[in-house]
Amino acid sequence: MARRSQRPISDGALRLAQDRFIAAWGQMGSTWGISRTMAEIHALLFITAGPLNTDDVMLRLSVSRGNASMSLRALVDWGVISRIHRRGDRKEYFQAEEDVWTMLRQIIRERLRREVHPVLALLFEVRDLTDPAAAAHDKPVPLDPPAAGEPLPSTPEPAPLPNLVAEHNRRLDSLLELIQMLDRLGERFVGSEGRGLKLAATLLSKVS
Amino acid sequence: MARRSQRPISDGALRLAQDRFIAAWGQMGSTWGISRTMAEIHALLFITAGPLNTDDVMLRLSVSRGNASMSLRALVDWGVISRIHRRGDRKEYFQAEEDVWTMLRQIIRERLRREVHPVLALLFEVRDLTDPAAAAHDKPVPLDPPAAGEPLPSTPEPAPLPNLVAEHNRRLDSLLELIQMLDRLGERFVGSEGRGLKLAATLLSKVS
DNA sequence: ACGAGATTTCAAAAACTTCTGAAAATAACG
DNA sequence: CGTTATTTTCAGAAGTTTTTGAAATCTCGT
Repeated sequence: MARRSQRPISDGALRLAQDRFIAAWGQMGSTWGISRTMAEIHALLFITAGPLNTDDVMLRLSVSRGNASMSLRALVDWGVISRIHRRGDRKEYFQAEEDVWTMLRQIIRERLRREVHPVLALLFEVRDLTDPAAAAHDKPVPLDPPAAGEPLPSTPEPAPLPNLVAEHNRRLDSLLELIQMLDRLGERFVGSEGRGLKLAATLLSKVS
Repeated sequence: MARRSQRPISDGALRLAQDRFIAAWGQMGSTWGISRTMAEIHALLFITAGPLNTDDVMLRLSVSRGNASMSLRALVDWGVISRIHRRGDRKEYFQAEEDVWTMLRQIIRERLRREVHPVLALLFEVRDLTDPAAAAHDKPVPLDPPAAGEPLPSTPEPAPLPNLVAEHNRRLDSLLELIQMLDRLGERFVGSEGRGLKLAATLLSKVS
């Protein structure tokens, strides 16, 4: 009846550790905008040594075939797991990238591509809407409006529009610059083959 | 009747630019795990010069009072906007942090605190479950378990489990180290008063 | 201490996301 | 080819998050 408590670290303990890890990773995933199941599958593949097939995943995590199939495909698209074919076996197997630096680089690469770049493009468009320089039609707007002593308004939009547009542009530009900076930083990290990231770590320790 | 097309960049254009900005920021927010409305309110406050009150926000973004109230409070909790009291006015006004570096620092600080640290704690717990050194109870486990010939199940685990636990620990440790590294990086960035981030930007340009 | 105005709370509704399961498509083998 | 194993797709179900609005609570000024 009783479980053998003799074995150093029992299979049960390993199983438990895996399950807890999977749960933790799944939770983290969901707070960062990734579906829980997808993160859990990734966790399972990462923490497990051998490659697993769709049925293994379904069984282990109790998810439907459809869900497993779509999540696995999405993970492949993100480049954090890969398909493996075994001869004499019609099933497909999956295996996680096991180098965590490569994994991180891949995640950053994809987030830049899918999320940051589109937003940057939008923000540039927005910038153009009020860009004085681009005001080819209408009339070119002087960057600096005349005298700058402003009577502080009462409620929200108080003054007779002293220079709302200039203020808008200033704020937008500062945000654009920040995001572009982060983008360049990311691209650099992502670009440099292999070493790139460890380099960042090194830098980190340097900046006392 | 017709709108004056003479003014350089019309109020309408400003309004449009604001709306587009708000939409873009709202979208970005939702892909990063922040509710759309919350991100939109932040965008509105950021892009608008003066402080706004709850009714301004409700009106401008067409959201309910309850939603506006909760989202504003959440933004205050995140430390990216602040409450403003005006004498002789019973309403509360809100204003966004306008320095984007400070804003970024604040966001990183909170994400570390709310999301990274809890996961790190969980991962450490998981690590302990299979830590040979920590096996005080039971029996100290030799890093390499004796002869471990186990009848292999059917599919996934092919080899005779030479050292599943050691492999598990290796993977878990590499992930833990990565996350801790990022955590330290974040803390450092967040900690250094003001300059911290620009410094990072400088570093960035240095790393050719 | 009252009352008017402002804010917060929270249960229920709406909107959105994820998951399922069976049917359709695909690929492998003989 | 036809048969069979496997994967993909997708409409609807289930689950989760977000939003609403009205009631409760709070805050001041008098």
